[in-house]
This record gives sequence, structure tokens and C-alpha cells, in this order.
Amino acid sequence: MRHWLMKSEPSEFSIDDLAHAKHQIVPWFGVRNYQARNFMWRQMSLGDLAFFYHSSCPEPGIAGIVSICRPAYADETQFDPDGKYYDPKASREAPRWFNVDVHLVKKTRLISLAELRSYPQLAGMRVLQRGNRLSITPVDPREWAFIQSRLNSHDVR
DNA sequence: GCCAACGTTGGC
DNA sequence: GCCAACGTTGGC
Repeated sequence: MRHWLMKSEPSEFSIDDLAHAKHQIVPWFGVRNYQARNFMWRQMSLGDLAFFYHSSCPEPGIAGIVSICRPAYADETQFDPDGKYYDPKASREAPRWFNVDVHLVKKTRLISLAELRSYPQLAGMRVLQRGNRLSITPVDPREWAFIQSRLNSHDVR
């Protein structure tokens, strides 16, 4: 099982939106970057866990945990000529973009970007690297475990 | 709003 | 295949 971090702009789709979604399951549609697509398409498996990260907002950071509950399939939004995710080069016979479905495991306290940066144990995290823009990144098992320990601790922050 | 970093596009 | 121009991301 692998671990991931998946970014979403809360103004587009937040952890609370997921909490209120039917069955707390949504397709992770709209990814239009090949590297991120390939992670979903080629490497994500049923049961993988991911941090749900809020980006481009007043308080960026980890806001929850989700599980991958359906492996990659063609992203429906690429076929909608009226939608903002339409891709004229994609067809049903040869789809370009794929998405998984994610299921809410739990909301967590917000672990802010600043807090993540404060831990030397996380210095190698992709999401903390300068210039990182990738919306889906793998998370090292040790980094995953460390963040879990911060979520479980009763430290006041 | 600014700007650094990065990905994509398209002319050659 | 190169690379300049352009668009997007995302923190600040």
C-alpha cells in the first residue's frame, strides 16, 4: 500500500464538501498534469491512503485523510465540451485523463504548511520542496507515520 | 497582486 | 529536437 498527498483548492472542493458528498465519495476529476495522472493511473491501488491538502487558500495545509476506493478510470469531464476540463484531443476510444474515487476516512485538525515545515523529519517531503506544483505526490511511509504521530499527539499548537 | 517555478505549446 | 513565449500554480 502506498501513501499520497492530494491537493485541492478549498474554494473549489474542500474537506467539508467531501464530508457532505453522497457516501462521502467523490471522483478526483480535473487533473491535467501527466505526472499526477500517471500516479493515479499507474500507481494508486484500492485502499491506498492520502492526505487531503488545502492549497491556494488563507491556511494551506493537511485537512484530512482519504482512501482510494475505486482505481483509475476515464475522467468524465474531459468529454464535456462545455466544461472547463474539456480536452478536444481526448476521445472515449482514447481517453487522456483518468481519475480515482476517494472516500473520506476522517477530517483532521489542520496541519498547516508552516507546521509541516517546522519538522526536520519532513524536510524531504515533495510538497515542501521549492517550486513544487504537483497536485498529487507520493508520501514516504516514514513521513506518513510521523504526521500520523503529530495528529495523535496531544501537543498544543 | 506579485513573482518564482514549472509545464506546455508551437515555430523553426 | 531546441527553446522562447506563454499559461498555471501556489505561497506570500
